[in-house]
Amino acid sequence: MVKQLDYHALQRIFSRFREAEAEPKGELHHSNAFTLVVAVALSAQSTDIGVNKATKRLFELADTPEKMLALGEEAVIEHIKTIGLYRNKAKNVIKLSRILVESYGGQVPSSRAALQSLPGVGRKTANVVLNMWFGQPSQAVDTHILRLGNRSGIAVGRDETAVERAIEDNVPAEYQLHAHHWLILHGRYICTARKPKCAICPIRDDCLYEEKTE
DNA sequence: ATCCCGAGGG
DNA sequence: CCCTCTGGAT
Repeated sequence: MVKQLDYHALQRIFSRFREAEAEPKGELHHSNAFTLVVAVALSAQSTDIGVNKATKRLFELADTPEKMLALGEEAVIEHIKTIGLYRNKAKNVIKLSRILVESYGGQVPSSRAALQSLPGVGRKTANVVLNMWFGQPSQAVDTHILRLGNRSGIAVGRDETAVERAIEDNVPAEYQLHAHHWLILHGRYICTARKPKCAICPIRDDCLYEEKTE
């Protein structure tokens, strides 16, 4: 089990992230709060590239909850059939759209509780929306961040919630807002699940991961 | 703990 | 072939 890195190490790591990319963005295509919620919900256990491919036409036809309802579940299924878990996701997109229309005036709510009450929206998705759309320094922990956090010592914890706390407790305040995207992009492209690219890793000096142990 | 579940990479 | 991908609901 890797130890949690201290404040000074995290200061060095995040200053390098910021140096390379001052305003890191997510890679899920969306045009408004509604399409962001749907895109993030669809991204569960799927790649951004695959989600973007599927939502391109879907969002041309329906970029509001009203239009999504009019489109209907069967049509949604046809558009997202190339994404894993598509049946559950299509059902959730329709149910979620209905709730937004009936209870929120067609708007996406800004509170965590309201977001998480939507079908298919759990803690991680709510955190992404709070961060990306409402500008809150919330930490959405996905598969990449869970892996990167525990390998490197940036944020150590047994599950997503523990890693989320570790980020909040240990990452310097000035980096909290963008931490999610810096971490996920680093996990996606450098600290990959299988053969992590340690040779070109910009934070190698502070990382606790030993390539030999995997 | 288990189910959902296709595409892409190695 | 097996593993992984911005998880959530039961």
